Amino acid sequence: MNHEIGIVDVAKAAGVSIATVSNVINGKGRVSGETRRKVERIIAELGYTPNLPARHLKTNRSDLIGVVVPTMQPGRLQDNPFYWDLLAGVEEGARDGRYHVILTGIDEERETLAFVKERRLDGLIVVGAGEGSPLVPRVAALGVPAVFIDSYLRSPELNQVVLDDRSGAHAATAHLIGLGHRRIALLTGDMPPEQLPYFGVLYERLLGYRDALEEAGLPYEGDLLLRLPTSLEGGFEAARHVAALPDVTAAFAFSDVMAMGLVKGLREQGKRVPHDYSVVGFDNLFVSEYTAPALTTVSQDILAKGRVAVRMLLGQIDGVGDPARRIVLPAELIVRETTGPAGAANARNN
Amino acid sequence: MNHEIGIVDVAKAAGVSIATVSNVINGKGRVSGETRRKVERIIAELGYTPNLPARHLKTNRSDLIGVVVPTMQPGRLQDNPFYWDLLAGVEEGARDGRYHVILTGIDEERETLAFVKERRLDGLIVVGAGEGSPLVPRVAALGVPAVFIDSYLRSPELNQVVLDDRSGAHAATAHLIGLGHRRIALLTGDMPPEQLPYFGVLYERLLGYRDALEEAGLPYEGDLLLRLPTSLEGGFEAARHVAALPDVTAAFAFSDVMAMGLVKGLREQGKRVPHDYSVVGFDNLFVSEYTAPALTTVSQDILAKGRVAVRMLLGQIDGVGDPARRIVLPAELIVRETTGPAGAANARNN
DNA sequence: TTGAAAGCGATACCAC
DNA sequence: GTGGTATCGCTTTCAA
Repeated sequence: MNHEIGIVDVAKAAGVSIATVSNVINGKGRVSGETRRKVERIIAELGYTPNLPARHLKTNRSDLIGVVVPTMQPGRLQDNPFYWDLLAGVEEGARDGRYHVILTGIDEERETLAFVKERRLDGLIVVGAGEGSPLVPRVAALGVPAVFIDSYLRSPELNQVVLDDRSGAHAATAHLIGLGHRRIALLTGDMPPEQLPYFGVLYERLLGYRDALEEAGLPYEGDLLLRLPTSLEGGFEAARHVAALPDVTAAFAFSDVMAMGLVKGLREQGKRVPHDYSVVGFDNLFVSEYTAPALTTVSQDILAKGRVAVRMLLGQIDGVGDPARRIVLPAELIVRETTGPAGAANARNN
Repeated sequence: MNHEIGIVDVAKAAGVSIATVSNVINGKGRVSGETRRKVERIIAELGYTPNLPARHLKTNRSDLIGVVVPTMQPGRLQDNPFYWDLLAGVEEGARDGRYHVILTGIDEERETLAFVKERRLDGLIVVGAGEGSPLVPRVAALGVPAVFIDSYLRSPELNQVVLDDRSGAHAATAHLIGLGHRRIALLTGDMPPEQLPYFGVLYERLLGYRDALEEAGLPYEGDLLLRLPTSLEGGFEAARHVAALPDVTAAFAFSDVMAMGLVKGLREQGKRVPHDYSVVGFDNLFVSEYTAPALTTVSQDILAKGRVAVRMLLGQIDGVGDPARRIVLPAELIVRETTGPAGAANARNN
């Protein structure tokens, strides 16, 4: 029956009151150097570790931040290799701030987020909830510090971390145009086009694409938008459609997984990349450099996204009112091997 | 100053004692159906949510399970796309059991795991700590339910979930031998060979490789082991060495990332896959099917690994003493396009 | 600079 | 079946 040693045991052993021990632990109040040292020694000797639930009951905090990722099939965390890096960035930053990270996949529609209040979470990082998501008002209603990643929410009150998707897409498109491509298919994912505005990330990329077209005096043609799932399979499937589109010599996919599927699909159709078709992706997944041919893509530093988001969140928790409510991270075009001049292929495709 | 509504408020509103409310909430004690309904109604009306830290203080639990992933550089979660699926499986299972998942990257050497006691974690899932890891005794010393994933620890006391690595490697090697390959290079990662036994996963795979060799009456040659980092770059780098090894016509990499790097490196050397060299990977990453050529590899269901691990852990937490201390998941060889007959190339390589 | 004591919001024992 | 109350381990006034 050797009970866990608590603050009282430390106090007893040190011959001081528990209040003093508490002060030492928290570095608060006035404690003489001598008392402090003695208490610290006893703590080390006894191997005392604080009981956090008790502390949290008293302080009404939890030293916990939640990372919320919407699930696809109810119950299944979204299937995106991308998120691991994000999480790694968050976790790293949280740990530096003596916080821990709690990960939850939630059903965007149904979830009430009750656990946030129940567990007294100190803050929330919400990944990929668009403007239309019911999650957004619910999170706001909680009154808990929160940061949204990749959300493009209109409310200026909300803290957000996003990528400069528009510039990234612009660069990608301009690159293709510069190579002589005139009709560029777009793989946006399987969002209905009219809902695109609610998924800011995709919409911004669409805008970037249009920007570049416009700059070059090229028309924006709605029928170049291919609506297929954001997955390897979706991209693969898209190849058929791309090949059927007259005069199209290039495609821009809003994710690397789609781009990779597309390249594979195109090859399966007897088309060569980049000879017959140029392909650009988005994300710069760790594998994108190692596909054959290596994928030209728009790079984003996902780890940094996670780091920035926690930093922002912790700032808000500690009441350091950060005026910058929305942080935009840079996107960079990385030209590799899936893009080339439109020349040769053009002649044949026409 | 509208304070959070607590159990007392519910009790007051329902005209019962807090003890009764507590009983209703926890489904314990004897409560009449009528009282129960009334209390439940009041709870719903008031929107009462329990204060978990308080409950946890009292119960000395936390409804939290920790997932521990050793980091490479101290502070950085290991860089493996693989882990997201694992985590997704764990999270899903935990949620079903009303638990939450807390994720921590730790420095294997230094970390004391103090947070486990401090937060009163109910259980721990430790990923990839080998037999030699200081983590293992530390976790055992905590006296907290724990499950080790991919660890191959000798102690029969410890709960483990592993893949049938040996069979998987055997199948891969036998496949190559069946195709006529006689000298098969091995990309094990950058572990010193003498330490391999301490990293069970790799060691088991090595054993599987030897099994297959032996069955075929082929010699095991130590100089076919290439020691390079488990990464795309490592695999790429390995290509030079593989190409320099006389009579080698195939390589087996202990991870898909290495295999992918290797294929790329080989091609860069002017070698064709599978014409000049056959390559087999391990893991069946989601991209492996979409590389060109598609990677022949040993497949494991990582999501299932996570699911199985939590199930095992929760069983242990709830005291349902599961007799199976070690669960072995099946591995399956998936033959795709990076492997082919040794014939033609053999002639030239000699 | 230190200590006594009042909670924080639950759970659970024991009496009724 | 129901209710009073001690208790969990800590933080935090307020006095000394």
